[in-house]
Amino acid sequence: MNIKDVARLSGVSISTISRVINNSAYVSPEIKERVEKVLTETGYRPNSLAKELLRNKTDTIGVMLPRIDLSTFAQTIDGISSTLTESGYNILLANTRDSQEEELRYLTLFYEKRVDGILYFATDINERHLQALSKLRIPVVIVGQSGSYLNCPAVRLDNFGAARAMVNYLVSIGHRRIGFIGVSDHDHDIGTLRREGYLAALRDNGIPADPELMWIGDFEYPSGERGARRLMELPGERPTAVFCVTDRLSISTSGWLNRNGYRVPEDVSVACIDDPGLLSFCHPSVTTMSFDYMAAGSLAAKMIIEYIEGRVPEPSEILLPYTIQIRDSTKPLEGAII
Amino acid sequence: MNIKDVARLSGVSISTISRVINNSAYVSPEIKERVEKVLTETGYRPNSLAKELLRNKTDTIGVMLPRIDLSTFAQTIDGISSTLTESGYNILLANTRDSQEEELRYLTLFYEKRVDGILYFATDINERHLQALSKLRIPVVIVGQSGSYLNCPAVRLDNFGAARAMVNYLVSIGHRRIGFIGVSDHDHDIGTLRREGYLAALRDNGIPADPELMWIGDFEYPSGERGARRLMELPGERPTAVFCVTDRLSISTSGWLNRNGYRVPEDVSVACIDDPGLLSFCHPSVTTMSFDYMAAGSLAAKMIIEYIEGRVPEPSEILLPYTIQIRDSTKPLEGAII
DNA sequence: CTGTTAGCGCATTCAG
DNA sequence: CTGAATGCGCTAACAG
Repeated sequence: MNIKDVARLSGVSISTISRVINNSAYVSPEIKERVEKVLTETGYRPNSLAKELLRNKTDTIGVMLPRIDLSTFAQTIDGISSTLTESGYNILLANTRDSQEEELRYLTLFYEKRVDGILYFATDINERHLQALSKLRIPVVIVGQSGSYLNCPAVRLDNFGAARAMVNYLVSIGHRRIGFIGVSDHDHDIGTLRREGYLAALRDNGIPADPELMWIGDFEYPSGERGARRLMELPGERPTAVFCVTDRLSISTSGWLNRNGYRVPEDVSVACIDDPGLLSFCHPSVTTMSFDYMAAGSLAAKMIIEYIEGRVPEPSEILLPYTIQIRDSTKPLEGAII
Repeated sequence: MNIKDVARLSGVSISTISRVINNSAYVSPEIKERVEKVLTETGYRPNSLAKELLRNKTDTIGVMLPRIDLSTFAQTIDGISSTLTESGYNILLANTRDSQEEELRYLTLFYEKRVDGILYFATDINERHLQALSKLRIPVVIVGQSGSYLNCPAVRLDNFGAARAMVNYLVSIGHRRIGFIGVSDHDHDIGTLRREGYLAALRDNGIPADPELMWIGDFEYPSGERGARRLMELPGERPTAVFCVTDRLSISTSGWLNRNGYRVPEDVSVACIDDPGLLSFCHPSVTTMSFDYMAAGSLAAKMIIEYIEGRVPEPSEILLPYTIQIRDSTKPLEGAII
C-alpha cells in the first residue's frame, strides 16, 4: 500500500493525496472527504524512508553509549528520550559495550543512516574519534565529558568538584586516613577526575596521599569487595573511611565491610558519588554526591536539537553541579578533634 | 557527496561505483583501484535511506519498552543489542514511560519507519494493541509476557513458578506467616502472576491467605518501605517472612526493617524475585529467584530475526526458568518444626 | 566488463 | 484547485 494505491482508490492524483495527508494546500471539501475515507479505510501511512530521502532529514538522533546497564546511563537516556520525543525525534541506539571498534563502526552507521545528530556518551576519547567525527559533518553533543578536544558542545558533570567536596566532607568530620576505591583512567571523568578530586581534597587538608590506600578496579560489584578487603588487610593503621567513585562500588564495599566484622559507619565510614534511588533505601543508607542525570539527558537533548536547527548551542559546555546527600554510612570519627 | 560525485571524480559510471562498493560484480583491477582511491580520499559512504527504500528493508528493529531505568529491562536490552548487532540489525528505541498512548503512537512510527521487526516489552495488553498490531503486518515478538492473545511469538519468564517456588521455600524453612509486597495488575506478569504464585504456594501448604498480609504498591523503592511498615504495624501476630515481587522492593523492605529495629533475617526473612548483581553484594545479601535476562534478550532477538527471515519461530513461546539463590536475608524460623 | 536506465515512495515545482 | 513531471540516492536489469 503506497500513495499511488491510495490515489487510485480515491480517483485522484498522488499530489492530492499528499496535500490531504500533510495538509499542505487547499483541497476541495468533497475530494478531501473522499480521500480521508480511503485513508482511514486502508489505514495507509506514508513511508518515512521516501520522505526522509527527499527532505534529507530523518528526525533521528544516534545515541551511543558504552553500557546500558548502569543506572546513571539509564537515567540519562530517560531524560534524553523524554525530551527528544517531545520534539518529534527518535532514538537510534548504539550500545558499544566499551569497545572502541564498535564506537567507530557505529559512527559510520549513524552517518549512513543519516541521523540528524549524535549524542555521544564518551569515556576515552582519542585521535581516532577526532578524525572520525571531523569527517562526519553531523552535529555531535558529548555527554559526560568535556567536548573541547573534539570541538563539540558538551554536557558534563562536575566530577572533580564532587569528589573533592565529598572527601573534604569526610575530612571535616574527622577522617584523615581515607581509602580510595576507583576505576581505571579508561573512563576519563570517572577514572581520572574523581581520583584527582580525591587527591586534591587531601592536599587541601595537608594530608599526604598514600598510594597504599588507593585501589583501582573496574565498575562491577566484585571490584568493591576486592578493594575493601585490600584496604582492610593493609599492614599498619587501617582507614577510618572509604571513598568509592561509584554507587555500585560503595554498595559492595559497604556490604563486604559489614559481612567481615567492620560495622558501617561505626568502624568505617563509606561514601561515594552518584545517587540512584537505591542508596537512600538500603541499609545503611549511603552518603553520596547526587547528580541529576535525567536533567543532564534533557539538556543534552535540547542542545543537540538546537545544534541541528542551526543554532550553535550556547554555552557550548554545561557543567552540572552536585549536591551532597549525607546519610547513614558516614559518621564523625570517634574521638577526633573536629 | 553522493554516488554521482564519486562517479564523476573517478571518471566512471555510478553502476561501477556501486559494484566496487558492494563487491557485487567483477570490475577490472585498474578501475577498481582508481575508484577505491577516490572512495578513501572522499570518505564517501552510501546513503542507507536510498538503499533501504529500494530494498524495502531497513535492518532496524523497533524496541518498545515501558521504562528503561529498571535493571531487568536494561539487562534484557543488553542481550538484545548484542545479538542484533552481531546479525547486522540496529535498534530504534521507544521508551514509552508506561503510557498506552505512547505505545500506540510508537507502533505507528515503527511502521512508518519501516522497521523490519518489533520487540515489544508488554505489560498490559488490550484490545487496542490487538487491533493496532494486526494492521501492522510487521513481525512482532513479545518480551516478558504471553503472546497468545496477540497471536505473536514470545519470550517469557516463569513468573508464576518462580513466585510459587520461592514462597514454598520460605514455608519449607518454617515460615507460615508470610507477608506479600506486590505491584498492581497493570503489569500482568509481575503484578498478577507473581501474586498468584504466592497464593498458590500458600494453598500448596494449606495456609489460608490473609488479605491483611498483602500490600500492593508500585515499582519504586518507597513502596517497599510503605509495605514493610504496614505489615509490621498490623495488629496480631506479625509476619516472620516477607516476599517481595521485585528486587527493588526487597531492598527497601529490608532497609526499612533494619532501620526500624527488625533484624533481617533474625527477626524477619526477606526474599524476592529478580537478581541484579546488587543483591549478592549488599548487606544482608538477598535471597531471590534469578532469571537470565541477558539470555531472554538474546533469545528474543534471535526469534525476531528468524521471523523476519520468513521462518515462523519454533517453539512460538519460550518460557525461561528460574534458579533460586539462597543468601543471607532468609533463615529458618527459630523453633519451627521443619 | 562497463554504462544507461528504470524505479523504490514521496513532496514539490510548474502548468493548466 | 488539481494533475503531470521531476528527482532525492541508490541497486539491478539490461545493453553494448
